[in-house]
Parts: sequence; C-alpha cells; structure tokens
Amino acid sequence: MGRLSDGAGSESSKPVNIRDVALRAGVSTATVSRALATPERVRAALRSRVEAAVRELEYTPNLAARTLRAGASRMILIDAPHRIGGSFFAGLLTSLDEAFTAHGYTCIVGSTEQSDEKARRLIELAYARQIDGAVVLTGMATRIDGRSLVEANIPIVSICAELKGARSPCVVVDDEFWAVRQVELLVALGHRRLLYVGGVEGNYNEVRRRRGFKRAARAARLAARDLSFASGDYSLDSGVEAGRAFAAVFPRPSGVVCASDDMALGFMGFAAAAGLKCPEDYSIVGFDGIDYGRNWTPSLATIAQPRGEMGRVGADLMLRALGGAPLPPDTKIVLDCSLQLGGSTAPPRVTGAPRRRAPRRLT
Amino acid sequence: MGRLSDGAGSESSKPVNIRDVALRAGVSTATVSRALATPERVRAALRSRVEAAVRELEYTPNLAARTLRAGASRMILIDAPHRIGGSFFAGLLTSLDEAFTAHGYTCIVGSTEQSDEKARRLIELAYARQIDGAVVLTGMATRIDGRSLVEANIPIVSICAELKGARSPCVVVDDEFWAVRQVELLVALGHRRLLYVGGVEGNYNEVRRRRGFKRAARAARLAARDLSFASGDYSLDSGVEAGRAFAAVFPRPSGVVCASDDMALGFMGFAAAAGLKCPEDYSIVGFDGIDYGRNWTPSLATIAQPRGEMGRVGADLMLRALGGAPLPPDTKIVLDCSLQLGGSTAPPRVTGAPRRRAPRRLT
DNA sequence: TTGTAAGCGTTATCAA
DNA sequence: TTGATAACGCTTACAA
Repeated sequence: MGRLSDGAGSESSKPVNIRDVALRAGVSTATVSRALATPERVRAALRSRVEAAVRELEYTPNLAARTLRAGASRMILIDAPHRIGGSFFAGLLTSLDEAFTAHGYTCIVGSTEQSDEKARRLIELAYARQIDGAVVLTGMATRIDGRSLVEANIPIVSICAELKGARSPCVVVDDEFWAVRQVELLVALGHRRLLYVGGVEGNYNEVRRRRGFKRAARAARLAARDLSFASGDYSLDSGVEAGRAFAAVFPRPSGVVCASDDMALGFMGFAAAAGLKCPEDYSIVGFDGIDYGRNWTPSLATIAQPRGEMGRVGADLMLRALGGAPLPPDTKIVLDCSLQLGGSTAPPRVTGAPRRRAPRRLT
Repeated sequence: MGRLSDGAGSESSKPVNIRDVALRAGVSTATVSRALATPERVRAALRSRVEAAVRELEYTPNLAARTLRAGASRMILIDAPHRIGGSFFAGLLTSLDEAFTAHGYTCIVGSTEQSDEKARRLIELAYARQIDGAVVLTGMATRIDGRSLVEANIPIVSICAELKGARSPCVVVDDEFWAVRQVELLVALGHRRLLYVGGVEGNYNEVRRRRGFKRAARAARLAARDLSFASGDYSLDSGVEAGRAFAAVFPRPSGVVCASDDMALGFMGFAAAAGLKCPEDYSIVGFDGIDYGRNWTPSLATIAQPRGEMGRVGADLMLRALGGAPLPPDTKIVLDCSLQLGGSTAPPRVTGAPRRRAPRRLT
C-alpha cells in the first residue's frame, strides 16, 4: 500500500527533500527540521502532520547537507591492522561498532597499512571533515604526503597501543606484566627450556611482551642458551612457520610462549601434523583469548584480553571527546587481562627433559 | 617550515575553505575549483598560484559540500557477511577495496547481519544519499523498517550470490557444477562413502552445492546409506564440530566434501588431534581456495574461487553503473573456478574400506 | 580564460 | 510556537 502515493512518480525521480515535506504538511522547513530533531519544541498537532508527511513521502534527511551545516558527520574512522582476518581484531571491531552505533555514529573501517592509495584516501577523509574522529588500532599513525590522522585536528583514540609520538588518549593492557605471567605459568610447571614466538619486531606490543618474557626468564634463572626466539606477524600462517622450525630441531624447548593466539594455533596445527602431541611433548601459552583457542583441542592456555571492554571503553573516550569534554592529553587506561588456563600446558615429560645430549642449535 | 605560516593561528582554528585559497591566490573561487578539478582549463600562471596557495594553506576540499553539490559522495557501501573472520571474504574485500580506491571511491564496509540497529544505520546511508552504490556479499538484502538497500534507488551489485528477488547484476560461480567436481575427485580415487559438510541451510551457495553433491553421488551410483550430511555455517568452528562428530562414529566415511575451506581446516584440525591421519584415514576436499589451505599440512585439495577477479569484476560492474551505463537488469557474470589438488586426498585404505560390519549411523 | 552568482538540503538565528 | 532567511563550502551555468 502507498506504493503509488508519492506524487512524483515511483521510478528514479528526484529524492524528496525537507521542502517537499514542509509543503505536504503545510508548515515551514524549519518546523519540519524541529519536529524531527527536537519534537518537544513543536505543538503536537503540527508534529503529527509532519510525521505523517514524512511517512507518506518516505523522507530521509540528506546526510551531506546535514554534515555541511552541522559541521559534523557522525562518522568515525577505525584504522585497523591490515590483517583483520585474525579474530582478535574482529571481536574488537564488533564491540566498537556496537558502541558507536548505539550512540548514533557510523563506523568506517579501513586500514592505512593496506596501500598508499588507501591510506591517502582515509587520511583525506579526516582533513576533508568527513569523519568526526578516528580510532587507531595499529599502534602507529601512518604518515603519507606529510599528513597523518593525528594532525587532522579531530579527536583520536588509540586502542591496544599508545600512538607513537602523539598525546592522544589510549586504552591498553600491561603487555609486559602479562607476558611475565605467561612465562611463570610454564616455569611453575617445571619447564626450563623456552621458545618465544613473537610478533612484528618493533611493534608496540611486541617490544613489551618480549621484554616481559626475558625479564621473567631471568627471574626464574633460566640459562640464556635455553631460550630461543622466533619472529612472526601475529598471524596463523606465521605460527605455522614457527611450528615447522620447532618440529625440525632436537632437543627442543618444552615450553612455548606466543605473542598471539593465532600464532599459537598455527603452531599447534603444524606440530600436531608433525606428530608432536600437546601437552605431552610441549606446553604452549597464547596471548589474546580468542574463541578458537577455547574450542581447540587441547584448549589453549592464554592471556585473555578484555576486547569487548577495550572497545567499549575506547568508544566511550571518543564519545566523550566528541561531546566536547577535553580529555587530559595523557589519558591512558590500562585494563586487566586474565590468565585463562587450558589443556595445552602440563609438566614437561620427566624422562626426556634433562636428557643430556649435545644441544643442537635452533636455526 | 611553514608551520606558523597559516595566518589564522595554528591550533584548532576554523578549517580553510575555498574562499581562503581564492583570496590568497588572488583569484575567484571558481578558478580555484577549476584549477583543482580541470587543471587544463586554467592558465598555467594562475594554476600555479592556486597550487601554491593550496599547499601553503594545506587546503583540503570539504567532502560534505562537494557531495551535496555534486549529488554524489564517491562512497560505496559493502555489505559483508558478519563473519568476515574467514579469509575468503577478507580476500574479496581487499580486492574490492583496491579496485574502488583506484577509481577514487572510498569503501564503507559493514554488515547488515550484525544487528538491527547496525542494519538500520547502513540502509539509512543509502536513503540519505551518503553512498553512491552498494555491493552485497551476503546473498540477501536485509530488510528493516520496510526498507532495504535494493529499493534505495542506488546501483546494487551482488557478488557470490544472486540477490533474492532483485534484478540487480551479480558476479557468481557455478556452485553446483563445482560441487560435482568435488565429488568426482573423491569418487575417481575410489571413495564410496562420503560425508558432506554444508553451510548455512537455505543459503544461496549451500542450496546449489548440496544439490551438486547429491547429483554427483547419484551419478556415481553411491548408495544413499553411504552418504551422510553435516551442517555448519562456513566457519572454522563449525568444521571443528563436524570433525568431532566424524571422529566419533565407526565405520566412517572415507571421503569428506566441505562447502568451505574454513570448515575443512577446522575439520582437519580436530581430526588430527583425534589421531586420524589425512589422507591415510580420510580424504577431504574444500571449497574457496584460501591461502591457509595451501599452507596447511597436508595441503588442502579444494575448489579455488577467483576471489581477486570476483572483486575486480564486481567493482567494474558497479563503476559502470555509476558511470551511467545502464547495465541490463539481469546481468549475471559467471566466473570459472579451478580444481586445486592437494595432499589431503588419496585412495581409500584398501584394507579398511569394504570391511563389512553392521554400519552404525551418524548422529 | 576568468568571474559572478545560483543553487545543493540542512539547521540555527532572529522576528513575529 | 512558528516562519522567513542566512549561512555551511562547493561546483557550474552563464556572462564578461
């Protein structure tokens, strides 16, 4: 019903605007605008006439006009790492998106890491005043053509990392502290030879987690020659690579500390295929707390990051900044993780562990 | 250098607009606009003065104003499935994004499947003329409040599926045909008892792939009691579940056909942990051709979808429609897949295969 | 080739 | 409470 009722003809006619509605309702455009934005400031009689006209004409306000006039678009850019594949960021995005959507904002998700052209365009959105704020998840403000999001004069909030060289508020966890917990879990079970599978070198989180690993190893008096290191990029793939290297050496570490769950799962996948049983042949601890890990066999022990809360808190900071509340420039909110136990850890095998052979080096 | 050169003061002053540039360059705003949009229609002398002013003032045109005036935003909405986690869609998105970016368009990625609130907002973008077109990857135009993207009077292109009940152009593969190929691969190796691990029931691709599976099984004269079925949602998780069920029955099918690579990998992950070796104990074929599968151990035999090309072709259709070329309303581009062999298939074990026991039923 | 000026559709200010 | 009107910043006839 009402299909044919829009006077202008149904096909690709000009979209209805606020004047059409005003005409139809017999009021001024100002009244229509008010009836929609602040209904309580319009008499009930007029209000319902406007509402009827809006419904009949299927009127939707033009966003570009609103943005131009209001000087705000109610759009937020989320600059995510290129590899959104991993489910840690997928979860974080969901939580951010929900929070912003609930407050009338729309999220644009993109990655300035993907390509220069893409980065240029996303950064331009900020300078062109098409977005009201940006949430950065990459730990680094991409700079291109001498511009970056942090200088676009819009609120910036970073999650997962402090933005290098910027005074923008951030939501993080204490990476070093929790990396220490990873090691302690293994050491408490009796592991003395450890492998650390790290993320991208130089990366904010990586620097801190590796530091935590080393500090905890030193505190436990593990010999330097009993520590080995592999570098990945947080992805499943790179975990598979680490697993491949691991399976090829002997004697091998009995405990593995990973800087991401994705890498841990890739590692376990390869190790299983290579005939290594977990936790009989090695113990492994991840970092992130993604759902896959909990459902894996065996379930993955890990440091669970509160990604739902990280998103909510980050969104809240942004909304506050957008609301005009001037956040202290060094706002840094540190959220708690939790140690999540799983079937992937056990005491090292008593027989094989201290078997004294000439130790071959890891590649 | 030039840090302090913008006359208005550096902090959070009013953004520079085209009039500021015109003033600085000593020309009219029209000339500035032309110098930027159609440089060849402006004398070199003036053009360089404008360019200098633009650089000095760090001018970026206001997108809302441009959108309002031009009646086009150069933004494309991509309606993706909620589970972008899986790398098949991640790859498709990348390819779409690249193609659109190269042509001056910006992508907004979102999912109308995620929540009603989110769907409402995304659909509103179309009605509010904030996006110029929409690419739908979900096979279904979400309807909420009586509205959906397909009625917003903007170009729509769907990829991976034909949009139900819409006459919009689409880019697909012949799901049924390639599902037949999956079965044939296993049958040719001698497998006679097959398990089909499907996607979401009723889903466009699922309907066709299951139909292909059944048709091929019939053509190979496989007994109905030798076919079993499991339903998933294309995700790794649901593959794990299928693997769990598979490992629990005996005697079990020797060949597994999956409607997605993610499910196949989940399946293999669980099966490996349960002590089932692939391809010795079972053969498995996936669908999608994601990178993980190729790097898995053993590598996954699969039907590789040309996701790069699907994105490019889809983007091309959209760009053509935006350019005013009226695509025939029933445009349907069917791209070829390829059968990608892998280590996950082999002849069934001769000893165990026809061993006659009372067959227990799969749950 | 360049400038003038009229919109694009809203919202906010100011009178009535 | 409501209406007329002036911006918001840009592009594009049309005039010069």
